[in-house]
Amino acid sequence: MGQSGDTEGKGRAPRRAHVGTTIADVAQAAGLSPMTVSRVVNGGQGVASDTRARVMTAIDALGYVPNLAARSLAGGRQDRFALLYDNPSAAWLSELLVGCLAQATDLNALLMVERCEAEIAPSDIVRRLTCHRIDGVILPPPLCDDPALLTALNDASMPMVQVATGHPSALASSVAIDDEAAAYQLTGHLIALGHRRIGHVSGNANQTASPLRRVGFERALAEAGIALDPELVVAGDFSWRSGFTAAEALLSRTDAPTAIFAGNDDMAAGVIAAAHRLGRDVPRDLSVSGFDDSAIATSVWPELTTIRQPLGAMARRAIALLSQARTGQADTWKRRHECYAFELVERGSVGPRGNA
Amino acid sequence: MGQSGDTEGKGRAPRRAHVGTTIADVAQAAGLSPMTVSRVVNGGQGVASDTRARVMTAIDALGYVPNLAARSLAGGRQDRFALLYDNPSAAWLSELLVGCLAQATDLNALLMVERCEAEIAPSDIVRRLTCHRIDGVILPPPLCDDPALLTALNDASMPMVQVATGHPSALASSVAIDDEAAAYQLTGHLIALGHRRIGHVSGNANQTASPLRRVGFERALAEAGIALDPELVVAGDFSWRSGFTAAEALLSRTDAPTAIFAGNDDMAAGVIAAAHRLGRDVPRDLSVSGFDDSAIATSVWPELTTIRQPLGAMARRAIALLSQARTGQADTWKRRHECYAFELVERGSVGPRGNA
DNA sequence: CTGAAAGCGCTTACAG
DNA sequence: CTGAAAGCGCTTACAG
Repeated sequence: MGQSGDTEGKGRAPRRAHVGTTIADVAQAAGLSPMTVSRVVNGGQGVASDTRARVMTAIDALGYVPNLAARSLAGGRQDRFALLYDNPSAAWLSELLVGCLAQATDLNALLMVERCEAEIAPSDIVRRLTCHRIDGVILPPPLCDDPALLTALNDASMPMVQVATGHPSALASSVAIDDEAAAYQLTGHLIALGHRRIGHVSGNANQTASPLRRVGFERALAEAGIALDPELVVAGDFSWRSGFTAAEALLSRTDAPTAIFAGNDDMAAGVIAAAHRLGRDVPRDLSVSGFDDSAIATSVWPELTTIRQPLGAMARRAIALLSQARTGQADTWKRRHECYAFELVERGSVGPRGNA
Repeated sequence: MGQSGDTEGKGRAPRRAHVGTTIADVAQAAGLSPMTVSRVVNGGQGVASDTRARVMTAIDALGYVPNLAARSLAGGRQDRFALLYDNPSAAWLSELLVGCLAQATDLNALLMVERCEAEIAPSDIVRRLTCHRIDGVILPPPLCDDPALLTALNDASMPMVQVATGHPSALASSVAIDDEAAAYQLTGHLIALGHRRIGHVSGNANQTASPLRRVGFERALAEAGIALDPELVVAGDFSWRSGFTAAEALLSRTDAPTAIFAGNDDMAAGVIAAAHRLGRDVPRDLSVSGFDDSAIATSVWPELTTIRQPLGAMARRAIALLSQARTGQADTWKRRHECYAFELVERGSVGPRGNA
């Protein structure tokens, strides 16, 4: 054997052509060890500032970007989260999706999105998640309000975050707004504009936010000394159609309401459509308010006065909470329940009561 | 040094507790090498059938699931794709997103979703993608129809797939339907129902599908011997509002159309809303058709007669094409242009012409 | 504050 | 048809 390592023995082809800059390249360029580069890249605690500067210069010069697969493998973790959904409003879902995806990308986590119809047994859902090695689950309505599902998931030690639930569970973390307070404020707004006969189209009973919004509505009425007419509260299911149907019934009454608070924007759009069909002007003859500030709120005419909830931020936070849960002990992850600020957004669909 | 390897020298703590079953566990359980297990897991070509069976048994018994990070690292690739979007209909976007995400998950690829407003310079977009080591891009309208963006991306050797474009580019692959033919068939359907004065609300001019749909509309008219009244063609922009406004104008004419073909479902919903507001019954006084069969088509009342395009399948295919592009040589990936079948979906918004 | 060594769990490139 | 070896690009657990 000579001294030259290049020619020693029966060499085999190198694994593959080198593509992309690695941490070793940066280390060499900076005259440091890969370990030090790794430290700088991962926060840089306990690194001399001039060392850090040298590393940063090399990173910029070489255009280094860490290989996430290697990082996951070496770090011993790659989170895989699942977003389960069942037939929410498309606009609502896309906002949720984009937010979750953005955070998942930042955290180098995989996000799997699965439709979960109500007919599927919780045990089957758990099985599927386990199969895919899912480390945590995002649960939007109505799934977040399904006790059987929550229990099954908890029994499988699956961290979960309820998004926009009206009833935070002890088994999960949650991000939500105060639906009751928001509905209260919105209804108060209608009352302040002179409305006394106010209708409400409630949401689907399978979501806990629905009764909360109705309760906020009723509390505002009660505090203003307005007797609740139960005939003016109609059960909807969050669909455009149910808002349309409910409004047709409400507006056909001799003592029709001068304002209608719909439990979400889709139903509010349906209410406006029904009003127009019956020849009523919005907001002159009828004020209509929605809830959520989803895309449809600014699509229809007149645009909807509604409650804005920061869904994108809530979605990002939900993924972050899941990631934190993974960091702690299984079985003992810390549940957190976070409440976000909502905002009353005034647009054209609500106006002062006419002289009736 | 004794024979027992367990006690030799100054041991250091094992890297970390072993979590999850690895390929080595399966190999041991099956009495085979990891290599063989790997072969079975990855398609199983050239493995004796009883060997394969032994491996499968061990996999099932142990509940083995491959570590994707390790696979990516060893395999030398982890694809990172980006879905760029700019303000499409929320329903349309969520269907696209779910499809892309499902395929990305199956392929162990990362999907990054980024909003790209029209004001952003193509060079900045390219820079951002490069920064994130993106290997391919999904381009829905209107981005897929922006020549400057396509050129900039191509100059950066970025594989791209246009989704639902009306003008497949030589620089990209594409998945689409034949918009002209679909519009032609839809218009023919209206004509067959007795309509002669048919209006059209065209889509945003920044999307190539818009003029194609109008051309299909015009061809159907011409072939039926109906003279085109240019006054009956109004420019919209795919928004609900533009459909609403256009229909208000169209229906206020003394020679108002008996049917309106809107360039997408959002605009069709706006057209129906305007019709109702003006006291017209749909479809008795006015037939309305949409295009896309997005969620809004079955939300509004009456439900929309429209053209269904298989967006979920197209989205999955788009990701698959990107993945294939990565397999080939950079700079020479094979562009493919695939056309999907559409379907005319008949619902309640279209009916025979009344006796006018 | 910095670094040499081991190892994460897989696949590629061989050899037999 | 099957397997031993090397290596993917990082991070952890140490040592100094």
